[in-house]
Amino acid sequence: MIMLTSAKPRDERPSMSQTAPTVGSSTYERIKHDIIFGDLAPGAKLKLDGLRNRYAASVSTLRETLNRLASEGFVQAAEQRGFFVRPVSATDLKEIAELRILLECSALETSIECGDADWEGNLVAAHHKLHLIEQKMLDGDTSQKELWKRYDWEFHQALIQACNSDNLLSLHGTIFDKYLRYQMLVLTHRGAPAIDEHKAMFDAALARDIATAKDVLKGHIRSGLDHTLAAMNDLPK
Amino acid sequence: MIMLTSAKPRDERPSMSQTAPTVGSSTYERIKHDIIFGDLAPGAKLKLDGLRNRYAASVSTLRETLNRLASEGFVQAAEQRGFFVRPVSATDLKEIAELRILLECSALETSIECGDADWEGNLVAAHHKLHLIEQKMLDGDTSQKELWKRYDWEFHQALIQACNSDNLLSLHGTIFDKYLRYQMLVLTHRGAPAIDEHKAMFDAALARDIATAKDVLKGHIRSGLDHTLAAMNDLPK
DNA sequence: ATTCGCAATAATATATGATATTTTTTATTA
DNA sequence: TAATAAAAAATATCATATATTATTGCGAAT
Repeated sequence: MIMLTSAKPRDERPSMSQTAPTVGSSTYERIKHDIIFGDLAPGAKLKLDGLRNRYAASVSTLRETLNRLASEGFVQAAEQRGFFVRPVSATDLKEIAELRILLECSALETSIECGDADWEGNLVAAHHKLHLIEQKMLDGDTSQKELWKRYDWEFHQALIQACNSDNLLSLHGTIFDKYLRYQMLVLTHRGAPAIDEHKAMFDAALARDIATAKDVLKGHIRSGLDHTLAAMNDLPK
Repeated sequence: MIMLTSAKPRDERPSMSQTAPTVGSSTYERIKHDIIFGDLAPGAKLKLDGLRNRYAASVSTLRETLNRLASEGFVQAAEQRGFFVRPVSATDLKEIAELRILLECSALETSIECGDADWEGNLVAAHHKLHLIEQKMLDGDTSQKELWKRYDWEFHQALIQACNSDNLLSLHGTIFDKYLRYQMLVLTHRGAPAIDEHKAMFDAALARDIATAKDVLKGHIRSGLDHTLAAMNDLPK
């Protein structure tokens, strides 16, 4: 499984091992992934017994996981009535998009102000990888949607990495994942315009042009929002 | 126990009954309260067995609670090594304060734009109650710190209530609670200036003067931050 | 002597299956 | 059809078993 948003390790020490050490953290990653990528449909009832089979974990362990996801807002918990995948709605998507603008623009500003050589290096690398895969998508190779979205995430992450606020980065990560779920729901690529916007943001950031970078980012998210909203209307059901 | 920040019910239906129905939600409220009000010291190890006695709940239930609180950032979870009360630091406080400014100012703007008669009514009531208790505090009656902070919360909450974004309100609620923990840690009242700022915000909001309201709010939080930072330096340890 | 490494042991966290409550569904009756 | 009662399903909680981490004590090497 390719987990998209680099799962922030629960403790500080960055483990070398790839495998999730505990059943709990493993099921957490898997369920979160399945919600974001639509394998668990919005609004679906999350019956503990069903999950027990699907994820091979005990009820208690699953409840820990679902409580975590409920706190983050990927799951809806109803006292005495169980857990549900967080439903989707146009209103919710709009709120998420506006929040992403608020958080990401703020982080971008500080990050451009404070970014050092390391930051620039990471940014160059991230944009390069994103650009490569975006070209493939343009050519019609749609086989690697998850990898594409991973590079998209890594690029936006690289932009704001130097913002000097772990609290802000953490909040932004969660919001980004929620926004991502909507994008995965409609499964369409915006194509050339989005590519150009990424390039424009990249250039503005390296040129330390905060105003331009923020403007482009804002437009980038708003256009993505409109695109996703339109696609949502065409959705089955 | 007076729980400060009106605990958002896990499901939609607003229950009439005051008592928390499940062991889980009750321990959640209690542990969160104890962290915010410093009864559980920053950095303290949260041993499952110890908590079992203190809160009269089973290990599984406690782990659910701690996982929730870890997601919200009040508890630090270290894989295979247990749970700790989230430590405090000047850096963290500064980040929290800046985030509160970002979120609350944004919500305030929309709220002032969209607020209707209901919103005004709630606001007037909230400010009145806050003002009453602030006067008592000025006179030296320091016996009702929790109630004071509750009214402070309710006032700020009333200001942004009409922002039309549940996602934003939810994020703000968590950040506010984190900010509150630092205030409770130093346990000092800023006095007259804070009272005046509350009044100024109140007036600006009713006059629909967005720019002024945001400016005052920003200053209000920044002054509170400085005040708390200064007091933190004088802390024992 | 002191430090270092390495067992053995104790303490703690993780995970599970079993039980008690509550909600939902089905069946029955007015 | 509506209301109610019994049965089934699902959740919430617990006590216990397993796995991991932390501690202690001992002996060898510096």
